[in-house]
Amino acid sequence: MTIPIIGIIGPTATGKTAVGIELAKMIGGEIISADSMAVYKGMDIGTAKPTIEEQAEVKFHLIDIIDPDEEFSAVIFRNIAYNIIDDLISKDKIPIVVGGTGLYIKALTGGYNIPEAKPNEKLRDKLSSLAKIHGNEFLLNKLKAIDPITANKLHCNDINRIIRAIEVFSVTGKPISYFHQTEGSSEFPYQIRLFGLSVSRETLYKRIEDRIDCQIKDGFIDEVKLLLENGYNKNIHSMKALGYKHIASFLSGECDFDTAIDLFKRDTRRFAKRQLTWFRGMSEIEWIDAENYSKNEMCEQIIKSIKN
RNA sequence: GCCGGGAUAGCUCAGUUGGUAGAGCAGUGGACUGAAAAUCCACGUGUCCGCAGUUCAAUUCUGCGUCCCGGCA
Repeated sequence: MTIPIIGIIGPTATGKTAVGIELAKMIGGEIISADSMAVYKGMDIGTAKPTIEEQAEVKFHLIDIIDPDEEFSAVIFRNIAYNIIDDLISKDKIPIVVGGTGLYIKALTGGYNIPEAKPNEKLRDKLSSLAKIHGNEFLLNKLKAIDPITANKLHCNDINRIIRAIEVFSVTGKPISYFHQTEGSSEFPYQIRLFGLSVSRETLYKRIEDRIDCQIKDGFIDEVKLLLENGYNKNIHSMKALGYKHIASFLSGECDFDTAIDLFKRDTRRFAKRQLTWFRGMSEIEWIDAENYSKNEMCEQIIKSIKN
């Protein structure tokens, strides 16, 4: 019997990493992190990365691969992940994808046909200043002229997507909707089974708050301080991550400590809610009760399920 | 104990010259195709403290009660 690739997903603070490690040890796997923030070096406590000890137990891929000011994207993630999966399978190891970044999971498995149009900063700056001068509707109308299908789906304030759609057209000469329509042409070549860790909303929010309190105790503030000292200011994308931006505004005196922590917790709750929205739309996910079962029991459930 | 002020959404409060009510925050739902822990959209929630009176009609006016916050003792 061939064991499929396993995915462990779910909102933040549900224990995905712990289950992933346990499962990897039980079935002889290695972990591929699908987490847009764990890729950055030096961002450890705030991203709840596996500890050094945990990384010694099981091999983790796609964490600590770039500096906080380097470019990264869903496509880069997918390309690297593909290579690692191929490599693991050739070595008879089971790839276990663990992470909460819905777009990355979907980019990997969902047959997205993402256009090969690299970001063009100059064009982006030009378009966004155009929007500032003439208004967002102006930009949306510009898109309507070249790609009415996409323009009709987007709200005029959804400026990032409007700009991206115009960018794709200007680079490839084809509307972005053309690529969306041909979705599925790059089908994921392996079988993957996705397991979602599920916890009641109340418990989820409690766990988020507890985890943040622990992160502060574990020295998260010093971690942010060090990043700032190393020149990674809060304008770069990675520093807009949850916690990092909040602690950075506390350190710069923009708000007091309690406010920073309250906003950190609130924004993390909102993030977890958005993750839930994303995963609800993925009907292939098999949900596991992560509130009443131990990580061992969950692993047994996963193993039992993939054998059927 | 006395004198004021209050009691309205989960929280902070506004309001109704009497016709059962609305902001902010919290919360909820959705979107997402090379920034995604980012970004964008949409939406509620009510014994208006209790009881009685006046009135066609009381959350609104009157009386009593309860609780809270000031001040004086």
